[in-house]
Amino acid sequence: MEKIKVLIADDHQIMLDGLRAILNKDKSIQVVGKASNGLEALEFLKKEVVDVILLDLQMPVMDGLETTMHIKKSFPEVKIIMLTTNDEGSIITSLFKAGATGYLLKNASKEYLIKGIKDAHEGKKVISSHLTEKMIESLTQDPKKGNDGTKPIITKREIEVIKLIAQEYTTQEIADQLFVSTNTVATHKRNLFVKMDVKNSVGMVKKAVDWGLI
Amino acid sequence: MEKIKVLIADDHQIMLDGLRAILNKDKSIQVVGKASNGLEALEFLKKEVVDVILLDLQMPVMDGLETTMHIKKSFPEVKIIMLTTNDEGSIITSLFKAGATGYLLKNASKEYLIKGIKDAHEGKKVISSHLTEKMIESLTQDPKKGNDGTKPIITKREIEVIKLIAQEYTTQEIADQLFVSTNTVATHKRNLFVKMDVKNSVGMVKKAVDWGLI
DNA sequence: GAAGACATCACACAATTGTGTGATACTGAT
DNA sequence: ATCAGTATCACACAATTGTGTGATGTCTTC
Repeated sequence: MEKIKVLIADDHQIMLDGLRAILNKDKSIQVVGKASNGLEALEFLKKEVVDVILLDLQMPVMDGLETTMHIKKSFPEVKIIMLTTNDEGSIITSLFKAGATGYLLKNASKEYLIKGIKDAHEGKKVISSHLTEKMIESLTQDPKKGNDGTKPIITKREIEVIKLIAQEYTTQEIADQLFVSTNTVATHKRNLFVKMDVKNSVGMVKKAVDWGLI
Repeated sequence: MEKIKVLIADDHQIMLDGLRAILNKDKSIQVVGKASNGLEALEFLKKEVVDVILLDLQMPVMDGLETTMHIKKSFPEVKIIMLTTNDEGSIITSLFKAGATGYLLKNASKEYLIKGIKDAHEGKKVISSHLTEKMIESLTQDPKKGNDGTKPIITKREIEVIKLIAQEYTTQEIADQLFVSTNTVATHKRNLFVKMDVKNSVGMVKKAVDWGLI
């Protein structure tokens, strides 16, 4: 029988080593490569055939969501399982829309993970049981609230603003650094509050961290 | 030769499985148990002999710092290696003061981890090379700034306040929920800003998350 | 029983944030 | 060529946050 070729992408070396050690024990799975961010994963796909990719949601350089979109564009046949510590319900829908096949929490068991890889390889959708509930919750939310459970598109400029806010800069200081007026920064913040469905900067920064934006 | 008895404590099942798989490959190391939080780790120590404990810093129920203090009190001979994704320099000093033997980032390699366990068992201090720099930095900081690199003591009441701020409540709303005046809440915030060496609520919440406080 | 940490509150004021409303200009996609 | 999205800015005003200063009662701990 042909083994399932798996690529692992995670920015933590120990996680990479650990996952490889777990998966290599299963006869039907073969770990063919490792990557420490989304960009490396894409590079690897250009050179070698992969069936399933395990992708960490929180990664520097290119995060899980962005990587998923790129992979699905260039390699639509590859199955993607997102691995995360984050149980933010609101991002799940975005991931599946982007083309992810599965979404597993890192506190899943190794058996569940292996089963997930096999299921994904057969084309089945995979999701942590803890998350099913959250997902349904986010789908059945009041649509008037503007939160349809989808992670909104945050522009590059907006990310710049969020990062500076997270570094405790005031609106004035941010305006100076970006060479724009305070009104502009205030407008960016205002737009972000609506997009991200938060009430203030604290909530915004917290959610941005949860989403792996900064 | 007697094997080094290792206990692993991490709230992520996959991390536990992965670490066990990595460590079991080394002939001189034996994983004798697993725990998914600090409390479980302590319970385990009461029943079995352990040489080295790998402790995740971020855990629910009882975090790494608190667990370290408890372990050192009851089982001073056990070596503790802290594992973390967090490279906040300011917490390292606290950990060593509490009695930790090592502090490794999760993006260390498996070789480094195994060497770390062996070194710790021999009584050597272990630290990620990435962190040495940060630690020295935090030690040589201007003491006038009130930041001596030690994580300050945050009281229960203050934690309550931080949690509510992180949930986007205003000072008024927090005061109502805690049945105190807004002045009191303002004072708590003011004290926290100084203790945690931050400029505003955004910085405070971010650092609280980094420190595993909330 | 004095010292120190904790939690509570007051009052005033400056600084900053957040909101409402409207406008201009550029860009890329249909 | 039009439209949607992005980025920019203005002005005004309300709300909230942050700061300076000082005070009181309680509870450990030494």
